[in-house]
Amino acid sequence: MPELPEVEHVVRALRRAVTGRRIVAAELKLPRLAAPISPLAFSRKLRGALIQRISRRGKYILIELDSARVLAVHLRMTGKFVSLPLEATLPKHAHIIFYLDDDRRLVFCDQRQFGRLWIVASSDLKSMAQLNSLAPEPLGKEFTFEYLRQTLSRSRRSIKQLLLDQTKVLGLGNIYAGEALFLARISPFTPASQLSKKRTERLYESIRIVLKEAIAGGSTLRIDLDDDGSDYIGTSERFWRVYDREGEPCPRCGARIRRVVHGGRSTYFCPRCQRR
DNA sequence: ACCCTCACCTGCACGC
DNA sequence: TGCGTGCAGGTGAGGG
Repeated sequence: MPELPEVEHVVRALRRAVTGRRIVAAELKLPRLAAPISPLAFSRKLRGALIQRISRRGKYILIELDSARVLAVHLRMTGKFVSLPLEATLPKHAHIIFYLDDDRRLVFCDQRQFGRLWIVASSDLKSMAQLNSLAPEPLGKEFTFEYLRQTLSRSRRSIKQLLLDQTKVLGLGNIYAGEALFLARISPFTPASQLSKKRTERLYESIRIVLKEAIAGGSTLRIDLDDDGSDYIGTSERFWRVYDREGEPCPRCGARIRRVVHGGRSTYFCPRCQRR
């Protein structure tokens, strides 16, 4: 599921679902997800805490508690939050359960078990290794054209691989990296340092457009309410221009979209529009 | 400092 | 039906 726009949707939905709630108890059923902290310490640190504020840094979700702690969550590939009434049966792959003071449970589900959680003292959040190495927020003031130009000029990797590096450009994953390159009419295989100023400008705009579009577009289908009152938080479907469209006509020129494996990931592109 | 490969997991779609 | 293969929107450890 999650690249930056999806994480943003999860954050907004979580805010509405659990801000102001108190965690009555927390149960870590799959210890690996919060390692090295033990299930006992996990529940001890969270029990009684009030959820004050929910934000995001890149693809990390930050749940600020009144206990001067932050619960940081990365969904990785398949992590999901579900909010459900006490009596509802747990969904599949329910690995962490937060019992809230409104008689609901917030459940962290994760089919592939790649998701990770950390409990950090608020004062240590900035020094948390995973967070402090991240590039600037792509929709924030610090992510300037000059920043992108400088960053690209220093890399010998392909532009596609660079876009996936969260310490260089933040928020894109395999889908949006491909979509941004399509929009900018840049071949994914171009060495980052060889992009012209003009192409870098197009890429800069495309990154922001693709992310903004996805954040705006998904917002209407954000929550699926199940019969039993379960909220699948942040779920949405979206339209891709090239992703998962191998063999289909390019929306711009009609040529067949191609798929190749590059850097170990599927890479979709239009061989006519996206030439080197 | 950089960049590559692999490992971490389950489940699904596909071909035989 | 079953089995083997490849693939899935992400990262991080370990090595060159």
